[in-house]
Amino acid sequence: MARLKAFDEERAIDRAVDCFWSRGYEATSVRDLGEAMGIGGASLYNAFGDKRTLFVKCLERYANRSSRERMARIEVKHAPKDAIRTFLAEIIERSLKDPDCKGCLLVNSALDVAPHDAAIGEAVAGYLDEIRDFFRRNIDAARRAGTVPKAIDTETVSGHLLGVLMGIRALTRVKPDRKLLESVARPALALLDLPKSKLH
Amino acid sequence: MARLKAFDEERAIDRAVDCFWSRGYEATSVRDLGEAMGIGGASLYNAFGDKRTLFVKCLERYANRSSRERMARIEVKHAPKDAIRTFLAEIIERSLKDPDCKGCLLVNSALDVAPHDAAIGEAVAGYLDEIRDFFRRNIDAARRAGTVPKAIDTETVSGHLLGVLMGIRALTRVKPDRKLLESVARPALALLDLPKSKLH
DNA sequence: ATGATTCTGGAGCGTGCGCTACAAAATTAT
DNA sequence: ATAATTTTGTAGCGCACGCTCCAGAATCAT
Repeated sequence: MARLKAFDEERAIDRAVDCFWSRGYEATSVRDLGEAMGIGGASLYNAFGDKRTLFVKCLERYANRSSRERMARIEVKHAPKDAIRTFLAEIIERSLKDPDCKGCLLVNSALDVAPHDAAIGEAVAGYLDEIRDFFRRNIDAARRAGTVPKAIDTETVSGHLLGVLMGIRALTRVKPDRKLLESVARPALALLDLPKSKLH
Repeated sequence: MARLKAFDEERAIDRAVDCFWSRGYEATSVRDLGEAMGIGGASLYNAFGDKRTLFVKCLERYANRSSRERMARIEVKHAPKDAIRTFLAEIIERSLKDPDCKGCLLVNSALDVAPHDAAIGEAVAGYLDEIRDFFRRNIDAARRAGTVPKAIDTETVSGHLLGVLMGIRALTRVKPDRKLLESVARPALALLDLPKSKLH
């Protein structure tokens, strides 16, 4: 019927994710995107709509390939309590490994673009809720398994862990120091080991 | 000798702070700044240099008027341990009170501009270090006063508190919910109450 | 081969950007 | 008053932005 696309849409989106991830939404130009994706402006608009629409697709792609993938992969391999440990440990490793200190696209977007765009804000909030649900699930499962103190309050600790995660991701961008990032995470994880606590 | 300035430099800087705070560095135009500051472009460049230079001055102004002011004010009114509690509580109140959910200019800058500008990155890192030092000072003083467990490791807990603070500020921008923000802070503060801990 | 349809590169639209040039206005020393 | 100096508003520089138009290239059904 018609001419075929000369590029792989998924690969192109991945390149776009890299752009938005390292430069932020505003600072990334459509020309930057085209160059990184290896396509011209016309093809970009034809295939993905305008810049904002492409960004929304990039957020979803990032959530699938990075956030959800990590949670699913860890959740099948580790017992609940260990899943939480492993999750935070992996975040720290990835944060330190990245020479560009890009942090997390969702967290970056939460600060940059979400407050100025209601729809994107709700999308980002939704992705963060998924992460908190990951914490909730594993805390509850660990409680049932008896590997964390029964006294732990799932809502409080899952919220705390989400905040700690955001803090680690944020600090990574200005102070990518292992000791610092681990000191942020350690007390949060130790919370799961306390045999008795009066806190919750 | 010469004509006098027709505006108050400090007030003008405060308006510029508001601009960068609510819109971010990139999204704030020099024309936006001029309008908010009530001066023309020529006066702006004459008095404050270029946009980046003005931003650096805004960071310093914000640190003095917001971050350092808060720490000093709290530190003289509260005992060490209570100072930490009050600090986090005030951050949460201010975060929720702001209808624009601007969060903290330093944290916002840490994610937006710091990674792309080494000098600004170091400045922001320095301001964050001051906050961690506030935590350090008060933890140590509380330890000497015996109001927190001696077993507490100052480096670990001060880093944790800084991370929690950043997490609260970041979450504020997408999910300004009191229960959530308080759940982030509560376990961190409870850490100071544990009579005995095996964590540190 | 032809026609229908879609993709592609390049040129370029209008707009807003950071920043500057310049002359008029305002101030003080003389 | 005059001269010297600084601030101010305006106008506009060159440039990059997001986005669109369009002619031609590529593909498939017939």
